[in-house]
Amino acid sequence: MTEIRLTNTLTRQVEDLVPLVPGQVGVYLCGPTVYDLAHLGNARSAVNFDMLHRLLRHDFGVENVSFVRNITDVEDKIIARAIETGRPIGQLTAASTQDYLDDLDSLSVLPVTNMPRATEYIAEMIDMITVLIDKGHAYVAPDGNVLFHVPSMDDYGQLSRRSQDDIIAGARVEVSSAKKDASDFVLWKPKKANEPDSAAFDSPWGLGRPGWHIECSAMSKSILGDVFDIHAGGNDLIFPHHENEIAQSRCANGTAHMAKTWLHNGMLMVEGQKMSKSLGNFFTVRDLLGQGHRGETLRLSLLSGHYRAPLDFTQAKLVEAKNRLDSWYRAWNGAPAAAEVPGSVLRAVRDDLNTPQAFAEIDALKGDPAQLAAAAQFLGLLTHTPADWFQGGGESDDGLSSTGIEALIVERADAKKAKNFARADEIRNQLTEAGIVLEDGAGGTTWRRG
RNA sequence: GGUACCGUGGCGGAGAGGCUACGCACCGGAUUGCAAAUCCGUGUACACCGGUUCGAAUCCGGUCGGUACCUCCA
Repeated sequence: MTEIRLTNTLTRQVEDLVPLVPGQVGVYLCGPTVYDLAHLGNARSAVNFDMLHRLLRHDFGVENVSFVRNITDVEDKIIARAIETGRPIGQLTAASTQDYLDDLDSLSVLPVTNMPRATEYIAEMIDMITVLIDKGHAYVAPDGNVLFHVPSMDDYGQLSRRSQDDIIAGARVEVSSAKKDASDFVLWKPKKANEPDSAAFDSPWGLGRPGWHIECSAMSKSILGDVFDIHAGGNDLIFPHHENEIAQSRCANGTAHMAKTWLHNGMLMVEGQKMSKSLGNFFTVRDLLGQGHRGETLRLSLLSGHYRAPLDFTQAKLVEAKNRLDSWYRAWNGAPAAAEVPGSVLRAVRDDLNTPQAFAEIDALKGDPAQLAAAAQFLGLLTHTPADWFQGGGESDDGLSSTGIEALIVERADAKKAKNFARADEIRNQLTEAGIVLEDGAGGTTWRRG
């Protein structure tokens, strides 16, 4: 019924999507750690995979898609931020989660079917760790950490294509004497004295909290099962996060796979460098919205390159995105959308989420407003009315209200009728300086905020 | 050092053995009191060097350059 092709990181091949259960599809997307506002790189991942979500809903039907995106609400940085600001952890994570959801909403990212929080799945994580210990894949180290023993798994490293020698040769790792092997990683870590009780949970190994990787293994198992269709995230998660998730899940569940297809988006760049928290060169979605950019403009910018390629984010890109949207809004002009998404656009998106190609197909539909609207709205664009798009938006710094602008337009029309072009031009110039563009059309004068 | 990815016209960006997208910008024309918008027209680009082929930007080999990952990161 549908031909969706996706690049699978596990095989490095473009493959047809064949769901494990015919007609149904399950997706797990790694969500944010909530302690601060989302930066544009977080937004990119959410927006890229929102396209996948929309496509799956279209092709399989809303009720046949489980799209899970977790919230990591227990983690070292959260604890650090809570201590630093004196805020209770629960309050910090709840507020950050809401900020994140608000940002995604402004980018027209659809709500997901499940949004599990790590703290709600502690029992499942403990169960999984217990199984791993029982099966000999994990051990309690002398310092109290519970560690996954990487050499206990024969084919560790398939996703990132690393041999264990490579990993050890990496040597950025500080080798703890408590580890049996340098590549072993934490499943459960004991609570430290200076850490608040609210960040600690009871377990067979004493008070503590889960390691980073185990939460995704436990939550995906609980919601989607031992093996599921698609696991997605940023390509900086391939190693170690996803590699370790695979190790935990496969060893605990005794399966050949965790997810069949692994999807990874490329990094967002700024000035040719990866935008990341560690480099401190990031800006948030809020920053850009605060500068007066519409969420829709950001969305189109984020989808203007292929999801797997790096995307260099620039002001010029935002201008291009805005101009392209302007031209679509003009061509559309509010006509009812066609019932079906145009095939050319569907084909592009089904072909490994080729959104740049989809945009080109939409450009070709500018002569057909109904098709244009159906296509663009499928991509989460053209979500405003044209009037709101051109005339709404923040009451800008031009100090002119809509009624004030319209009064000037009437005055200018009278001046034109009286052939007083000097006065007419004076009004046009005044409005131009205020950022208002007038367009004299067949049906009278319209205006928009430039 | 290891593991991947990538080099396309002024810029962005698809494509992927022959039919040379698309957008932005620029330039010319139509239209307009002036504009804006719109329409028409103008661009033979695929890092470099070899090879395979009737034919290569697309396949193969090498060179150069860039980026990411190698236990904080989407």
